[in-house]
Amino acid sequence: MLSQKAKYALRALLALAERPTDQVMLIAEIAERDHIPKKFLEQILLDLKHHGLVQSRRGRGGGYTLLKSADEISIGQVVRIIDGPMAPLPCLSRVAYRRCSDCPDESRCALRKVFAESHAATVAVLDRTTLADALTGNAAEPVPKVA
Amino acid sequence: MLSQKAKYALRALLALAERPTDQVMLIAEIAERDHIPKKFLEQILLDLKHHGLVQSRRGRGGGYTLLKSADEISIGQVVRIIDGPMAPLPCLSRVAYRRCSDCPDESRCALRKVFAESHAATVAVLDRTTLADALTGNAAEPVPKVA
DNA sequence: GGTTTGTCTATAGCGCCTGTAGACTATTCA
DNA sequence: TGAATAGTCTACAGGCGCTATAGACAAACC
Repeated sequence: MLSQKAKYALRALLALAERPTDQVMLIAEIAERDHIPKKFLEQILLDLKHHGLVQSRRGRGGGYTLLKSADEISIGQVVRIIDGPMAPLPCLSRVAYRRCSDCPDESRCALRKVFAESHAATVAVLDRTTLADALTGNAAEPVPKVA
Repeated sequence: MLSQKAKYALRALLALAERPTDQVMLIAEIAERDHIPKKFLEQILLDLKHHGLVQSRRGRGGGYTLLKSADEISIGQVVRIIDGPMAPLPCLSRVAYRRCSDCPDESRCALRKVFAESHAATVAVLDRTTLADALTGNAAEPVPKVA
């Protein structure tokens, strides 16, 4: 299940993506528009900033804008930043790989094979769909089986 | 992320699926074989029994067996029993549908569309792959886009 | 009737998610 | 220069769910 935090992050980014790049949005403005607790949203945006997705300016006339364009930010990327790895099993994550403590032979693990398949299907969609796609309603199609 | 509990449940069911149907397995036996805390496994098997996937007998010579055959039990079914709905958003679950509290128009929600797509891809694999498939290493392929 | 084996309920420890608080810093403008 | 604006950063609290563990109980068998 997608966390509330990730949902907020995506909504906030979509809000920014709807604006011309040179036009800033206030935290308070996004919070009100999308019904997100303001202090919580602060943390989220800061996190997204630290990962290079948005930029900000302080003081009067300050606010947030996208740093990358809406078609360069994938949904999957955002989810991973906020919620961490999407893999259903730790042994299926590339960035946060961990062996399953009790799995004697990973290459023959029945569960691993099944979930690798389903995970690949999910990732195919989320990593190929961008904020821009989401706004126009064009979700990526699941990619056909690789091998 | 798949819960530890669901992992245990699947492993236990796979263990049972490897046995001839008339041959029972003790909780203790499964627990030891798959390194699952015994008391925890008791609860899990009981849960699976209440959902009609396994049956049990008490006393000497007792133990657990599958109630349905291994090709009639899908991975998705087990995950839902143990972990609840797999939908990434409450508004995408059929059995446990809930409106997103702050979503003004579900039919036009950009997030819903994207995650509906990815969720469909996941479900396609997990609901079509059975215990029997998992044992033989034949995971289902992601189903092509419906519409 | 004792042993084996599953059944059921309660509860504890712990970490994560969600959200709040408050002090601080940078920027602008008068 | 100083006040107002707006983001930055750290800490923490409440609550819930996950992962077990404990122990009393019930059924089946010998």
